[in-house]
Amino acid sequence: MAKQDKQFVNDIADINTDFAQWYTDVILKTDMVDYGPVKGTMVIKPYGYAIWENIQEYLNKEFKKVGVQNAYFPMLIPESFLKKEAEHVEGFAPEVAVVTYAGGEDLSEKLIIRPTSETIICAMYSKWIKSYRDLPMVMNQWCNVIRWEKTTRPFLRTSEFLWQEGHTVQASMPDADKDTKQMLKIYSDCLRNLMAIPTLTGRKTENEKFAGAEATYSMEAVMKDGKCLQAGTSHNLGQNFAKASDIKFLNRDGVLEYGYSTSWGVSTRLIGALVMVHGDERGLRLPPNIAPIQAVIIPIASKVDGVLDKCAEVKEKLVSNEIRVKLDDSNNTPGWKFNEYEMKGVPLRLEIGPRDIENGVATAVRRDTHEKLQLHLDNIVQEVNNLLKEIQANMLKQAEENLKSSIVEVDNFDDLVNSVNDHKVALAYHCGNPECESEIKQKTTITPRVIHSYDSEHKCVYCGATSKYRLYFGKQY
RNA sequence: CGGGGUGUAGCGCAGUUGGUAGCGCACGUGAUUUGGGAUCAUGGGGCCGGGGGUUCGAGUCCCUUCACCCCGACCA
Repeated sequence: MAKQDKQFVNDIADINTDFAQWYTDVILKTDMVDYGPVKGTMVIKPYGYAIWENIQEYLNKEFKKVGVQNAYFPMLIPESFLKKEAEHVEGFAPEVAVVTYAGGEDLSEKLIIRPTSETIICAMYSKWIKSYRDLPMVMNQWCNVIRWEKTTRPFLRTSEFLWQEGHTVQASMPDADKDTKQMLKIYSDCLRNLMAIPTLTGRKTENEKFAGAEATYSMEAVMKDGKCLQAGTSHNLGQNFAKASDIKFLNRDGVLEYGYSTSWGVSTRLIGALVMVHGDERGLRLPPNIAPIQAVIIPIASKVDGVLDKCAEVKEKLVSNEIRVKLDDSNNTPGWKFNEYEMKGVPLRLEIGPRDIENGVATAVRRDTHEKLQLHLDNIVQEVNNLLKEIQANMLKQAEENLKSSIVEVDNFDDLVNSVNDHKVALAYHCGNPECESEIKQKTTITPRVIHSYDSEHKCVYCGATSKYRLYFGKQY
């Protein structure tokens, strides 16, 4: 195809026919990420990292509102710590990386590189907690963890990833349960308000819960190809880890009691969700609240007197009003820039050329609707702000409609299989029997996502026994 | 870990019966351009993934190894 014929970017795969390749193309070509030299590792480049920073900023603010304090625990954990909680070891042993040699010598005790930090944090908590007055203990850390996954994809599943892990200890099970649910709510609000991603939230089944937890709650986001992504989890660990790590406190009655702990986390996987929930055939689409660049200014005929000055002036106005804006005064043609920033998902484009200046306007184009409109230069800050708000709201609305239309209620197994194979999420009754659940998974690769509601009035969609709950089923990332 | 695929310039690729490496894009410099991926001129860039073999000679043939991608089983 001759170059002139190319109206839009054509070097990313078609989103409808090859979603997986589309994802890889988009994240690489928008400069969010690159592959690291070690298997399964990624370099998060500035454009991707800025998204992570915006997530951190939002969550830190929300965490602090509910009394969460940030701290940092070591990356190396004595091997014996991991072994304290039986289910926990079993769950993580296959994927830990272990340091056996350091300082020129074999180590007397192997050190595992944290796949998660319950064991070391609980060990420290047990040292710090003596009395009910020390509770609740509420800390969070932003850190990296390593899990030696067999198949890796940037952001979605990497050997090393960034996350936050919060760990609390409470004096009672109800308080621990409250923590668990509160954090899940903060997460799902974060996705909704910041990232314009609606989620399905609820409890995980016994089979799917975290290794060593009493109960795991999850938020699931549904991607454009209909697959589900576990976007964040919150675990009620009960007294399991307290017993394993000897976290005991004297209660008001002077009786020694084990604490009740929780843990909760979201990771850089969220960036993958952002890409796969909002992206389209031209590349990324970023909701304004999380976009590293909210508006890009593109000068037209920049050599013409006054054009660049006007662009700089507009940029200055927007920047001083907390709008994240970039002025691209590079030598590339305007057409090249239009495509580039559409691919990068910048929500709003402002074109400023001699004609605009003459009319006292900037030509604006929305990334979400491709709608073209004129903004008055003398009121540019407010008009841009209004547009960004509209775009944010519209993208959430679109994502909600996608989610809604991807959920199908089914009452028999054939419909369950067919609808999930048709890229839907199926809502069905299930008996709650772990073996029944495993059988479904084995036969069909369909997995339970989260529990929608409890119900004993119906029959299990697979085995026909009395139902325990209503469950979302889907394909998972 | 099973099945499939790919490794040649930063990226995308070509490379004939085996004869000593090329194209496009990108990049540097200069100029003209600029409202949907500009044009001309000129320049730089290579351990042909690694190791071993066959051969006078290997990007090409053989063996081996590593990495990555896609599809499944395990996970944030």
